[in-house]
Amino acid sequence: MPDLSSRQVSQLPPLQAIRVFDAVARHLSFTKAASELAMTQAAVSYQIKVLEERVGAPLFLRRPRQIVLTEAGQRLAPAVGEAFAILGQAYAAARAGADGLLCVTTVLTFASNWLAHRLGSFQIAHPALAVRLETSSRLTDFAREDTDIAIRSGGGKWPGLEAHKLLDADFTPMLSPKLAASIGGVNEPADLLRLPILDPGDIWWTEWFSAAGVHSHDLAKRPGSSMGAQAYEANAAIAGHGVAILTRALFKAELADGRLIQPFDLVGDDGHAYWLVYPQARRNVPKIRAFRDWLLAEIAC
Amino acid sequence: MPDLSSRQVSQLPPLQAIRVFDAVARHLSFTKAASELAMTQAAVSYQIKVLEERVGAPLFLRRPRQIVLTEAGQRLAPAVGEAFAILGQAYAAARAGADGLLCVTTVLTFASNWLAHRLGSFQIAHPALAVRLETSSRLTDFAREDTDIAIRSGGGKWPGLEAHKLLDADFTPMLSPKLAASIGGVNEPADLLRLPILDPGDIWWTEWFSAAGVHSHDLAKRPGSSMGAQAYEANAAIAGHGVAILTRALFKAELADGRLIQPFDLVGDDGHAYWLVYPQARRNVPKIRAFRDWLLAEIAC
DNA sequence: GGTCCGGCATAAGGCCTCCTTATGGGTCAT
DNA sequence: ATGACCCATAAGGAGGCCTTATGCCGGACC
Repeated sequence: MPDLSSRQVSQLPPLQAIRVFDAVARHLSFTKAASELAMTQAAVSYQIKVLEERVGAPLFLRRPRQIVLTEAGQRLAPAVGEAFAILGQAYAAARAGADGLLCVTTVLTFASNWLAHRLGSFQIAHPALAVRLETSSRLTDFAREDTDIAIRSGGGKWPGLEAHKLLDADFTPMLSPKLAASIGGVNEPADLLRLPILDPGDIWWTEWFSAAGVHSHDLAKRPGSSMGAQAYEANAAIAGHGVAILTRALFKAELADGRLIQPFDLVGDDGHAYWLVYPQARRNVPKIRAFRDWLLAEIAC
Repeated sequence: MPDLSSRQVSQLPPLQAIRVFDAVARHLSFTKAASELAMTQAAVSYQIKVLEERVGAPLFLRRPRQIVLTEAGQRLAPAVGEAFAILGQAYAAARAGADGLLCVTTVLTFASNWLAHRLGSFQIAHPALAVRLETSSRLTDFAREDTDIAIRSGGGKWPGLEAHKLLDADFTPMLSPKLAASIGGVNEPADLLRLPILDPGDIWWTEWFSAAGVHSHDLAKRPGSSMGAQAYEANAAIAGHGVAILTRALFKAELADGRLIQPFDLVGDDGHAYWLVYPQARRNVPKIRAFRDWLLAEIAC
């Protein structure tokens, strides 16, 4: 078993010299190698000299019309060629592979209520790109997780990250028509308090009731569970289990087909929004660019 | 069939960065890799950053206690490891191979009359060194021929070459005792002219006869062939075909056992000698050093 | 046989890569 | 809560490496 922990790398000669040697060995010409490597013949001559000194033996015989490999050169050339072939292939594969898989980490609600429906059109537009969608409630740290793009809610300012606003995280109560009918319709904000409030501890409720001019001191005392994601609360609301406070943009479909109703025009907005974010340094990576452009265009529709 | 004449080498990232990546991937630690590569942790960090920018994707995830490879890194690491393994092996082999084979080009006479007898003791002293002995009458050009060391005769001054004098190329007539007896013994230089002269055109004859005070104008007119090497002429002389003018040091054995006799003490010397030569730049190459030291020691005996 | 041409070697000089030192931030363990 | 470990970053400097310019050598072509 080879000792992987301490390869004798330090004994390798300058790698640039080896790269030059590879080109010269293939062309059997300093001048042609120089042109392939886009440098001068003098530089090639210099590098070969350096390598020959490190190897301790001439690698080429300088004949009038052309050069030929010495025995030492013949031993070295094939292996060097193979090593560079592997290297080039691996590098290309790494680039291509990195280009071919896009990892998106997103908050659950956005994924299920917005992205899921539309992702198909992105796949069609970019058939070479595979998308791995991951949901996480934590703020993704690009230095610690293998993620290209994240969608998160917040204020839009994160150091080192580029952020594009997708939609405002406004909020307004929603419920099923059936539940509303059960108390003869919801006509004014205070009516809501007669119904079960889903996640009553949510700060959004406090803000909305306060904006509506309704006292809601007792909200905090109510039993209830924070499900931590609008998607869950929305499902509960659709099932008629209570009133949820939700972002309109994410439930357009449910509002349109009547599974949910929005009883009041009053909409709260604490300045938060959903953002598309990625490391500033990677703003020009093709796959990131492609996803960003597509998503912003879709949002604009 | 791959296009060997123009590999896309230019697209490879800086090779130094790849070498660093290899070390980091094996250790999964910037600090440990730095210590293996004998550089600072900051330098490793820098090189990885460079490589990540070139690949277009992070290669490592920076976790609190350790780092781990990203998907892109996992794709790249094994191939890079393999490439460096090949490279290191080939380089070592080239060095070892170059160290293990010593190519000596020598004038024929020295090889057959001096070196051949003694080479065995060199092999015994250096069992790891294979010797390839080549004979050539031309002056070997180290830039054009795959030769480590040459033995040649001359004045001892060649630009760029280190030269050690082995023995003086003196010259004196020699012949078989039988041939001498055939004319009743060779008592004075002029007696030689009554015998066939091997290679009468040789300048050495002219010089020796002139030093001996004997006219030899007719020598040039004599038929005879220049065999071009003392070894051949010596064989002819031993066979009794004529008188040869030879270098004493090369025929000690023949003189000792009576196959040849040296009728006169008079020895010519035109300042030429046999020299051991090799490129100055390679004077410290182990195998060259070994051969030089051995040969000079043998000569001194 | 003289001159041109192709190809490699060498010298001098400058840029730019890459490494070092120094410092900071973040996490885990004591 | 503090120390230890590890990686990131900034600033600065040395040297590797490339370029331009020139020389040398051998072959080819009149």
